[in-house]
Amino acid sequence: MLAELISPWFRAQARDLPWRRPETTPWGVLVSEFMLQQTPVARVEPVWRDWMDRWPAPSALAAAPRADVLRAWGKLGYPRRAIRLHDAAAAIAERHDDTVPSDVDSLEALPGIGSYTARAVAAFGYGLRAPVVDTNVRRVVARAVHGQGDAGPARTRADLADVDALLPARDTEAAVVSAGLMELGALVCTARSPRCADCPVAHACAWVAAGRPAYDGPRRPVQGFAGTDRQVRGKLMDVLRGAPGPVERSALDAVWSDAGQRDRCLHSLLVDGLAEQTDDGRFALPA
DNA sequence: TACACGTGGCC
DNA sequence: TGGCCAAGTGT
Repeated sequence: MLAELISPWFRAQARDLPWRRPETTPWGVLVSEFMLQQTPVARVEPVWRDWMDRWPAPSALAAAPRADVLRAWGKLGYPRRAIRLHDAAAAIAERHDDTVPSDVDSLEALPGIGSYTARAVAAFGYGLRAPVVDTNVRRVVARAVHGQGDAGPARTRADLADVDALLPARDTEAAVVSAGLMELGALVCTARSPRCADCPVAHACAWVAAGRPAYDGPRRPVQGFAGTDRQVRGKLMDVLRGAPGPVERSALDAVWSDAGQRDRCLHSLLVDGLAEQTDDGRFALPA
């Protein structure tokens, strides 16, 4: 029922995103999915175009120095994703003959690829039937199917089963519905102000039928940022990215006054492979 | 399971 | 203004 409503809506209303173009390879889809993890479409678009120009195949990215990869990642955030994408590219080049795998199990075995990204690559990169569960899909299902105002905590197995039950049998059509569920959550069935008047599913929506009751379940704890290690790491990485080569310790000391926290964060960047200390004691992005 | 992990825009 | 939110993953 939902699928028959979402499919034509998506074909008519889908945004013309570059990674949805027919000429986009599965590799391009994979790169887009890495970048889109927790990051809005508008900020991903220019970076994705740059990456695809520079590194059109996994082997091309794998051959690039880490520092180049981290600089190209820029300010997308969560730079460990860039490391994992770099490592995934190397694994694909070496173990999969430079071809992105199409099966979910092989994809999930790659660094940085979990349940969502594996299925997104199978569905959007290869047109296969794979239940894709992200925050948008969880919200759409919570409302349309369960009549809840919001999704609440993840129920991984049940979420997968819910979406699987919505997908048509045929691969191509199922992939369109998967994309449509996400698009509906992104454009219409949004978190704060759902536009039910424009929703192709409204007349079949359990939440609308129930009078759009407010969500009463547990709220997701809000992630603080100011003053956290995350903020400090970000500032340190910004210095390393912006410098053409190694920087003195003093340049890093300048970004945060709390020396203990600063040192802890710098050390964690070294451990994560996001930074290196040179022989002369300075710091830089990894070679 | 809960928490760490960047960044910036929006209402 | 500032909390909330954005195509998650790894531990």
